[in-house]
Amino acid sequence: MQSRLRLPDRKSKVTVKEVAQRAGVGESTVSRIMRNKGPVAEETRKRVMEAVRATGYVPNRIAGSLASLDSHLVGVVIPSLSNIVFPEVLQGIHAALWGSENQPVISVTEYDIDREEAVVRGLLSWQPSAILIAGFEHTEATRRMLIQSDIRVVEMMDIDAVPIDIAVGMSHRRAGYATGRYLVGRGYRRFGYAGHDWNADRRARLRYEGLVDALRDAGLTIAAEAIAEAPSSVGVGKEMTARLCTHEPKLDVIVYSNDDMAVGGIFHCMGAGITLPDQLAIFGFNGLDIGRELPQPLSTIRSNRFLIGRTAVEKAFESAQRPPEPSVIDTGFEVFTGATA
Amino acid sequence: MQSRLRLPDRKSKVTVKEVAQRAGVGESTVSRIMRNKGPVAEETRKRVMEAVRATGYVPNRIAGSLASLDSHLVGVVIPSLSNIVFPEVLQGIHAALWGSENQPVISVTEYDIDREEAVVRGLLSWQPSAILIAGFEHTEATRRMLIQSDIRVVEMMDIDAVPIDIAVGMSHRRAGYATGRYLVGRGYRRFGYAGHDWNADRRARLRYEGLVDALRDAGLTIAAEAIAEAPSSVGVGKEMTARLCTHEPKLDVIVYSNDDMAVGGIFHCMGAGITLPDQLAIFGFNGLDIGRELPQPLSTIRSNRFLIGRTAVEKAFESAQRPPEPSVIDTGFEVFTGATA
DNA sequence: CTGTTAGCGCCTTCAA
DNA sequence: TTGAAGGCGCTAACAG
Repeated sequence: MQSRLRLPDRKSKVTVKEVAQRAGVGESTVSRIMRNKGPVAEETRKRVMEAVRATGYVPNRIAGSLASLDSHLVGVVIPSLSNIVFPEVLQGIHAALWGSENQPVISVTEYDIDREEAVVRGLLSWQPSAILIAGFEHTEATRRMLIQSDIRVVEMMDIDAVPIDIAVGMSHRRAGYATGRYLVGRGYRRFGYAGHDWNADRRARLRYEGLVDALRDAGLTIAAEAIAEAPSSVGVGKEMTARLCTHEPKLDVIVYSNDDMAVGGIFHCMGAGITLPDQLAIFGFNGLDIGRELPQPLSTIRSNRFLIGRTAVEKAFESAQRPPEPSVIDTGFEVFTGATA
Repeated sequence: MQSRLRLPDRKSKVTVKEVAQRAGVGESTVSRIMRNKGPVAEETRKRVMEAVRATGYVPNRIAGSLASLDSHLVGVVIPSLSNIVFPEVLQGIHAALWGSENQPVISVTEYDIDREEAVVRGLLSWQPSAILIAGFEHTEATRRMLIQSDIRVVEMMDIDAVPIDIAVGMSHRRAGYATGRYLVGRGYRRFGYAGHDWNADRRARLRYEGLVDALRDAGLTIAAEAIAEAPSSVGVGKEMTARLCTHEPKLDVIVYSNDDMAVGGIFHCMGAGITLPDQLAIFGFNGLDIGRELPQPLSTIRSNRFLIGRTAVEKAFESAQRPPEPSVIDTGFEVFTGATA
């Protein structure tokens, strides 16, 4: 009776050894078969697969990853799951990863870069093959870890900065500028801006700056703004709109930090009997489904979240080695002319 | 020169051994310190932490998990990320897991039980401490794997069946029944139903059945129904509503398979100049934010997705051992009286 | 309080 | 086409 008492209370796990014995082959043969790798006689394969089924063997990937020094894991870091755009990015990631050996491991930061640091440290300890992370705003420690890890790192959503390794996204500054140009072109002159918490959302601020630039180039300014300290939501959009509607002289257009906010604006107008776009025009950002289905479709800018996720994966796996220079992929955007502006 | 060429192309990884040598201590001391476990002299800790910082050491959890036979991983299986209710469940899971040693690993099935089987197999190979999975509809193989795994398994969302181990959710059948009772009580008599693909969404069907029961108990039936083959969305809700609006005699209320669909119904009515709830009443399911912010708040049933996620985690970690009998936790629901029914 | 010693379950190498 | 052997990096047990 040796130190055999170390087994966990779990039902004694089935291991390769057991399968190998049952099938009367060596362990490495079982291993090869489970991974469809290396030459195996059809005869042997059958015998082994039978043993696998009989025992209910499930390979232990923890042991496998350790032995092969390859986890086939992809770390994904996003700020939130409640903002629908991030689940959409995840869908792109899932789609691109589906069928490959790799599996995403998702972590959420709640827009907190200290939390992000903890989360990245946690992910790196799983030895992922790549990290896909939203945005450019990280703590110094996070940046260091990411750089030192020497795995591929994709910073998603945004391309208005120099990435650690790869950036995949769109220029929010240019989107803001395009918004301004479009609206000026449509004849709007008295601009309002309804926004949400910028500290957490650098990209919203970039769009705002782009907008201001476009207006300046047209000899205009933003006449009134209402910026909430809360994260964006339909409710907050309603509130900010109500506030801006008291402004004199009356605004003729309000630009929103995103579609959720803009939908709130539309709901406010519906309730207050303000007709769109004659009495007031409304412009959002993102191109969410909900905006398209409104009685009057929301005018907005379409970003391509799914494509960002998919492209991030593709670029991350293009090569295991980081090139000497960082690269930037622009997934673009387009102005969508709805009925509200 | 031996077989030292086996190092991966990665920058030579820092391991415990290296840290231990630099700090002039044994490996297990470093290990203890990294895990804040066991007694350690403050003096030693400092010296080791310095070496950790100097080397940029990140412990390898793959190796750690293998050695300790504990992955601290929780597998989460959900059908989709585009339906906002699942991200909400995830938030509850994240919240409950935050601060614990455990980390969720999320997989998405796209409402496909064969895909679910593959996904569950993949998750189990990571030796998770528990599996949290949405719904009761699994392949036989999935059920077998889950049962044999001998870890805690929580089936979420639904409680209208006998779970493998634990169920956390609400009775969709009773919610459907409550909907019927409520609407009959409000005086509605000519019922329409607008639904989405049932094959993928068993819970929607349960609600429908509950509704039919309630109507039968009141001597009523559903006069007209429009059921799409597509997944639920605002757009599909609009379409189905348009279809039902041609029905003669006119319906006085439409029950929707969920809030997304119902919001589509509201948008249709807005566009068609149908006043709510006089000409037509509308009732949803879920209690999403968007419904509350509409000019006229949507009448609906509030389910508690966040609570489901949180409770699932709590129950899963109550004990590592499965009790002989499965257990069921009801997170409840409530009728929300908005302005549309 | 700390170091030594065996593995954890699998994969890779290498020889057969 | 197959098997044996030696780690992968860390932790648990135990002795000091």
